Amino acid sequence: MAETAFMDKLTALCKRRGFIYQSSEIYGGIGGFWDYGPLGVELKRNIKDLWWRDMVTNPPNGADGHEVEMVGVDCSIIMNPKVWEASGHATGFADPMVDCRQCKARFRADKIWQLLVLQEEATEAFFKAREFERDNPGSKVNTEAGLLLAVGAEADGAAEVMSRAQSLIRSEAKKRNVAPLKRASVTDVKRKALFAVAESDNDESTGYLGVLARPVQVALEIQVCPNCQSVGTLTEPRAFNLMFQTYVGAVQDDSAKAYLRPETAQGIFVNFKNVLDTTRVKVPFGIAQVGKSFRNEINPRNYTFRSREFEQMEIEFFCHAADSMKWYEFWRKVRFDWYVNLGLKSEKLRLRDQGPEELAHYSKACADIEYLFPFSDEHQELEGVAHRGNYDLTQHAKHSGKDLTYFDDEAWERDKANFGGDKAKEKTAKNAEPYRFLPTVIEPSAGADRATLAFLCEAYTEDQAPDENGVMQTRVLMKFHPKLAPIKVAVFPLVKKEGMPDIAQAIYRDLKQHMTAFYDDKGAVGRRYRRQDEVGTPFCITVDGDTLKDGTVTIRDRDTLAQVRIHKDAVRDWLRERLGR
RNA sequence: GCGGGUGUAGCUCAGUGGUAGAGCGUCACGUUGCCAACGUGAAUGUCGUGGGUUCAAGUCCCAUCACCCGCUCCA
Repeated sequence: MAETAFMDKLTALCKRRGFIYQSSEIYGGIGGFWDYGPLGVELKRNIKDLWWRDMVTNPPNGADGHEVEMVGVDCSIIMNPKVWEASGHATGFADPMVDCRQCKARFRADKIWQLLVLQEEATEAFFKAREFERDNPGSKVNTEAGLLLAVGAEADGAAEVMSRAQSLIRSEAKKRNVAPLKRASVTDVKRKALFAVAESDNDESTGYLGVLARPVQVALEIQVCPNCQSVGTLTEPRAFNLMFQTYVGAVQDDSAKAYLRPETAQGIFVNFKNVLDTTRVKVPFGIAQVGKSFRNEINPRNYTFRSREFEQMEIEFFCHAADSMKWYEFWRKVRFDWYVNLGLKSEKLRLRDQGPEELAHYSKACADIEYLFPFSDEHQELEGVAHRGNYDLTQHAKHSGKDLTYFDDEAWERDKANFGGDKAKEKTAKNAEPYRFLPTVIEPSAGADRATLAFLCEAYTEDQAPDENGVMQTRVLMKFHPKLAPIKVAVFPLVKKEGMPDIAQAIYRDLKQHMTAFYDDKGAVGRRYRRQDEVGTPFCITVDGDTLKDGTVTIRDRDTLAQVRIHKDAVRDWLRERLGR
């Protein structure tokens, strides 16, 4: 793919200029973890800071035309493990899962075995094997011979099931135009399957995963979806939890097990009541959080795009169900525009509404903000804006036993006269909609590292610029939006004499109090410009002979190479105007 | 997770079983008069890691780790 060369050049630049390093590099690295270098940390922090400023400190006016009320939290990464039971992360994905590509059904891999066409027979054989063990004390049915012996008695019934499975597989394979199964006969498969079941039951040394792995493997070899009966459409099982496990306290037993959070959102939900009780916010309002999350990705890849440790920028926006679609539309647009305004070109950036089949059962709508990265032919998710209903608060209310409902004082004060002073009626009405309710949540959840990578990809540019002889040369530059640029301004003396360095340094010392600034007096000025181009510094200020006479300096634009000349005392305001601060 | 590929200086890469290399970059000094390739000089490597074969391994073999590509996957 031609774009591989692009990523190679970008990753080389990121390393060379200190944007991104591989984690633990001198020890050979570690898969799925990355470090930000001196320039990378500035870039990423600019992204996070701007997000916070634009979404929390000073968000745009809301769907109702009023100012949007936003507050922040910063929650611990390790939480009570019950949080993950409530959220579904611990239970839903602790088991190996298998998906059908055809009908999108998902099965627990250990259950799929029971659902398959050979179900009855296998179960039967399994119990036969158990009986055999019981009737023959001291023996273990953990050999193929022993199992076949156990199955032997049921040979007649087995033949029927087998031929049914065989013909089903053949016809499905033909219908879907997929390659027929490679094995000689289903008998073989069946034998292996039965063996695997017995073995997994007897062998505890392989543990939970080992026990499941074999029957699952066999089930996959048979390749019939229990739901839609398609052949060859099942994925391999994802046979482990994506949660990072750890232990709290020095004793590492099961009671001390805990997890590094796989998302920052749950910290917000868990603190929903705290924020309500302590900050005078009123629905609708949002809680924001920026922080690290951890997922044991099966296959981290594509540079920093899918890392095992990553940073999220999440908002949970709480509103009344009746207004929720308005707010959903609001955030969907606000978040998309945010990327555009910071320089992601709209032809590579896409706002994609998820189809009904993609939505979680509790979700009314979800839109992904996706970017066409150079390493992929398809758009990849930067951020998801999800309408989550009141699922999360419901779950936490249920699991914690705490009341997480919201009471709308204003609406009640407005309406309570309608109940004519009937205390019983009032009491009933107060504790129901629309006065007391579990807020609906709109969740814009962005990946800080993914955004950083997208801005890096977008910024990388090669163009032609003249050298000192007027010959065009390839120039590499990072066209960061000035607000994102790691270094805002570089200050140079044109040459290192006649007092130019002193003036330049004075300018530099003034500027660095207000923005990231860089001073350089080494080598030809053209070379210094190019060095700044490569790290995306939008403006370079040069002190020259005229400065000595009239106090003016040149400001050179990274993208156009154009220069303007202004008085050195006006430089700071000139820059701040263009940096939006 | 499977298959294929790569791993040598900060970056890009040469390197036939026999002394560790180039270009760019970096640093120092000189030069400098607005867009990288002027001069002189300098630093830089357990050749990804660990074993093995060999008199001798960057080179051959095995294992392992990381990255890239394809499939797979991505709440």
